[in-house]
Amino acid sequence: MPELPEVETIRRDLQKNITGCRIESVNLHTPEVLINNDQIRLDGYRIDSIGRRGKYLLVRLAGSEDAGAQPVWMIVHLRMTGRLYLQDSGVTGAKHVHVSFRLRGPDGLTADKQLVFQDTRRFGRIWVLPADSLGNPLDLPGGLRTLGPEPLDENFTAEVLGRQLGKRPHTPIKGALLDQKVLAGLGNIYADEALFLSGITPSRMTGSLKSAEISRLTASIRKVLEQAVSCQGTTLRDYVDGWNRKGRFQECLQVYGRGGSPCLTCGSEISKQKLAGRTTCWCPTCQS
DNA sequence: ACCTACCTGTTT
DNA sequence: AAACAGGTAGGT
Repeated sequence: MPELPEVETIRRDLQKNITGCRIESVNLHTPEVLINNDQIRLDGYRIDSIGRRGKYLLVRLAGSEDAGAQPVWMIVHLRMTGRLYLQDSGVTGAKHVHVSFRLRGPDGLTADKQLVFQDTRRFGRIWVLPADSLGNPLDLPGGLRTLGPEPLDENFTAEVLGRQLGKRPHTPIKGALLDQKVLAGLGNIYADEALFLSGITPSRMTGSLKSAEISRLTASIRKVLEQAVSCQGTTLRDYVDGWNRKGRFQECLQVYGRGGSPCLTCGSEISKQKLAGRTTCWCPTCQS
């Protein structure tokens, strides 16, 4: 489900609304989704900040009043159908809720909100680890350790993308863009959309791209991700933001999910084919 | 650089 | 009944 724009939307909603809140209690319905090797108890921790790397949310928790409690990272990956949202603490009965956190406001008022982790397919995971582990690669979730550069970072340039793509010259560009070690945060939707914007056919071998094409691709990636963030992400079916609301970027998709329909630019029939193991859509006229 | 497994739900 | 879905880990 969520790719970079969806995770960033959730991050912003949560950062704004629960920074400074304390975790009053944790309700763990499905223990296997929560990887907590040190068995850290989260009750009493304060939510300090919420960051993001690629599709990972990084929630920093400050130690409770209890003497000796060290800061902790709670790292969330939503995979395909995961949701992380806030709602009134009285609400119950939703299916596939695996973890919920009752929160108490920073002013010490009554607990009235809960942070809910819901995931139909149960691929999503939450890792809990001591905060100093971010400097200790062995403790991190594997995918976070090897993550490529951030496409919305100001340091993300055509040179950076070119260097990263150079690691996978013998793969179709679609596959390279999906590889989180090459670039963090793109998934099937935004890889297809960025390739359309840049006029590059998804099956082009990465090593065959000219530097002008890599420059266009760099700009296209940034543009589509920024637009999608400004629309609060793409809701095809499951994705919701930090307040359980749908995004709007699905109304702006040019090629993803449009195989067999006319290109919105030139009218040609959008092609559809499996590439790098994923359904891929592109315009045979606008892209080469 | 591919393949399958992990899950549940929806569509064909 | 079978194919498919926004992702990734692990095996070959």
